[in-house]
Amino acid sequence: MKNKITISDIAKELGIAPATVSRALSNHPEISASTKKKVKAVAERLDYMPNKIASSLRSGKTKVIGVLIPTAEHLFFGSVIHGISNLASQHGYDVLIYQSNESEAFEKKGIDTFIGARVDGILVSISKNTTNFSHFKSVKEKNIPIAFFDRTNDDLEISSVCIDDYSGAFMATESLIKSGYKSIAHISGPQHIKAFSERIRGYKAALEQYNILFDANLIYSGDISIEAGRKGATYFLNLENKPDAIFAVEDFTALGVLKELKEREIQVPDAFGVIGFCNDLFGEHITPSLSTVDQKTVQMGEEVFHLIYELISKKGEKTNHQKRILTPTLITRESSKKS
Amino acid sequence: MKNKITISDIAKELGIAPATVSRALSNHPEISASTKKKVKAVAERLDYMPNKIASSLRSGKTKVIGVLIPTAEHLFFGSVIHGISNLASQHGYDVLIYQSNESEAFEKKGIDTFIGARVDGILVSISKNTTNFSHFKSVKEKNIPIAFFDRTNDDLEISSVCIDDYSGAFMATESLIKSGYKSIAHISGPQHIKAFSERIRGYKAALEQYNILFDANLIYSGDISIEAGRKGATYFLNLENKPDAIFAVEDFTALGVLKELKEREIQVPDAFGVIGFCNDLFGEHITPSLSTVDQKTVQMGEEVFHLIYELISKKGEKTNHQKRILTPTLITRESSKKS
DNA sequence: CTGTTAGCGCATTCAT
DNA sequence: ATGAATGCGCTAACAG
Repeated sequence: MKNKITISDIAKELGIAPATVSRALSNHPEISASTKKKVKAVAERLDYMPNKIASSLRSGKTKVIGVLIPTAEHLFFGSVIHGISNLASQHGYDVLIYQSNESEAFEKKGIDTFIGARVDGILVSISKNTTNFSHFKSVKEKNIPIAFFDRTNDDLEISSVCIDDYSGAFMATESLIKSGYKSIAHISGPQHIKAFSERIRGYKAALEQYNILFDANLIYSGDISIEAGRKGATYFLNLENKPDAIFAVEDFTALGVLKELKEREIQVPDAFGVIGFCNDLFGEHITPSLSTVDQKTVQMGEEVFHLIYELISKKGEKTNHQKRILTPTLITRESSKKS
Repeated sequence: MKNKITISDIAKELGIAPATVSRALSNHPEISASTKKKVKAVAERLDYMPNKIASSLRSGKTKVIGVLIPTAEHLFFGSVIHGISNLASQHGYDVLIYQSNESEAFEKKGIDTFIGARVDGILVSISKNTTNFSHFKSVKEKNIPIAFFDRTNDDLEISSVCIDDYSGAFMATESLIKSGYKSIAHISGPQHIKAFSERIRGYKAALEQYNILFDANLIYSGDISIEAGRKGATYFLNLENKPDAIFAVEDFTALGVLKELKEREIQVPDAFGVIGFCNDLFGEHITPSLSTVDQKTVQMGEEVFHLIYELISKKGEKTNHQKRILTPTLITRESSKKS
């Protein structure tokens, strides 16, 4: 049978007012220790479960944050949610999940769901295919706290957490240079995604810092797929001036590179260096193991929860949006260790 | 500014009763088409967003299901959630996520959170360390629909979806036999987890079916870690009667086996066969690629949503609990393909 | 320190 | 076909 014990049941049982029970339960300072004790005892005995719905309706706060992700089927987002969710629990917040499946229409639906559920705050990693951002603007206009993580948009003036792709790419490229590779190529991703254009920037900056002339032939435009890696590697190896190392925009791309090199019996890392980006799980276990750049997923989740938590607390006050940028970590494994 | 439009705002605007607006909005059959049209037009114009909290409080239904997982930081659970969440959206349900982090105490907290939130149903994958199951019993007693997935418990008489570990293990072992390996060993996981004991059962059954004598020396008790795989392999290779193939309880265990074999320069698959269980992402990309058994994660999520959906619909009626068992799929890759 | 009163926004009886 | 009244369970303002 469903638990139907309410605050007034407890009140009747003790011959006091429901309001007193409410206050006792929430440790209101003006309630005597003795009544608190009595109330809590009865609550315990009757197995009272506070009705959060009623409380939310009355107080206007749900203690729920909505998290909108492209898909739960990527470990990346799972890790971020791990970070968000653990911190949320600690602070008494529940986490509502919605997947956009990379569709703008579903993304809008997700936002509507969150608004309908009257969540206290919204966390979003923008869908790849979103081109119209009005749904985010309207969240902002409704004065609902919102923050982006990983997939952000600078035009909207919404707070965000992401990693420093520029410096990650810089580190990756630099590590290749320092390992002794002489000519470093880059397989890039779709440039309308900021993370990827930043990685090209970082790549170029590292070359410049070490006085290596940038060569446009050493950039191959691909995407984050194994196939792009294979094609990129093939392209570079047919060049007159072949590079001897590749910084790939993403681990799967790097994986494609490794596969292609293996088929051509080019020795990694001695004859050719490879580094990826993402620190996907498999990189540690392939042969040769893949050097890469770690994206601090769990920390990103924690950071973005802190952000929304602040936004919720300071609601009403005018605050400028802020960008938090996490510094990625270089992970050097076999694929870039020239002996 | 926050959206404060309510049904009475719409009612005033049109000079009708709030109740009529409520009915019009929910397409009540006794409302004239013309009023419905007018009401919806005004709702649209004012950007009315129904308050789900108020609706829930009134109706006693939240259209939320709580999903309790050990951790979001494993792709396995992410995939299941993917399946659950997509179907939930389709059916108008929201998904609340809680992580137990494999702790019984957090698991209890999660259940309390869900009860407090008055979710319409609860989906759980039990924590590894849970030994006392009273919190699940009390959910059942409160008549809140609940179902387990993957990590289930048969004693509680709660509906569940999991895969057929027995037949998965059978298939894995059988494929090794059919590939021509003569002596097949098994690295097992903690036996108090049913999935793992079932896998031993499937292993033994396959041996029996092919008239291979079971040898207790060919079972190594480990866990699902790379280290267990290495230790298991080491143990087997020191045996007088060495096996020539290993069925590992999990992909990471199998990975450990592969690493150990590689160090000892034992050729896989020609001199030694290996198969895992789980179909983790990395298996496809290591060398040699890992044969394994796929667990149908997304389908599991969909299936368990269907289960809870039924349970919610038939609430009140007495129904027996049911177990749905998904058939896993054998994935044959290089590590078990003897030429 | 505690009780009284009121109402959050909606859905549902019972009228008409 | 629509309106009026009621209350889901809780919290907050105001009394006292």
